[in-house]
Amino acid sequence: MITKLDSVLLPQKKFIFHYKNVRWAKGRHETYLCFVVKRRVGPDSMTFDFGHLRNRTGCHVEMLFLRYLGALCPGLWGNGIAGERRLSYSITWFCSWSPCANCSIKLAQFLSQMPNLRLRIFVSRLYFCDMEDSQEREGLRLLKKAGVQITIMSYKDFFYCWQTFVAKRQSRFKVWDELHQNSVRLARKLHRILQPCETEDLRDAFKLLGL
DNA sequence: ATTTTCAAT
Repeated sequence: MITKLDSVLLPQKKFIFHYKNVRWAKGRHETYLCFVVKRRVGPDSMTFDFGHLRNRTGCHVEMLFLRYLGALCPGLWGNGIAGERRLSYSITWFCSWSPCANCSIKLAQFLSQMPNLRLRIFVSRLYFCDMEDSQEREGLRLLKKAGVQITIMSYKDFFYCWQTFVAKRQSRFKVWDELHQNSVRLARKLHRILQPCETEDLRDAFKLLGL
């Protein structure tokens, strides 16, 4: 029974290695996405689903998540019985890397057609965001315009993930060197990236991209 | 001071 349960949970070492918010994340050639899906079924009732995904070759983990979305969120598209109203979902995910430019565009496009879906993204590290004019930076701004809340993971988020997604047995979450400093530094960086974001709206942004 | 990145071998 325990082994079966463990298979849906992340091994400790894997979680630590991939979610560590170190400055130079050498060898993190994989991306993990831990998710919580909440479905509002009535005024005060909810269902809850959680799990994690890893990218496959040729498929970034965000796109993989979209593939599973239909199974995770029945009724999201309102294609149930006729007249049935669309259900509302709220998704929070915790990703070891922030999305690449292409995934951000695809996500923003998708979400613009899904008003009944709220997405919050927490990321441990920023993916290719060093250059001032990087496409990844632009992508993050696009996501923000699409209503996605993007946040750098802090101690409480790592702790929550450890409690929720990791096969932790009895062991407590151990803070690594500079977790806090790195999180603060990345949060400042993300803040600067998202700053010049207020002016144009999503439709203009899509037009600019020829979509 | 400098280092990396949903690989490519």
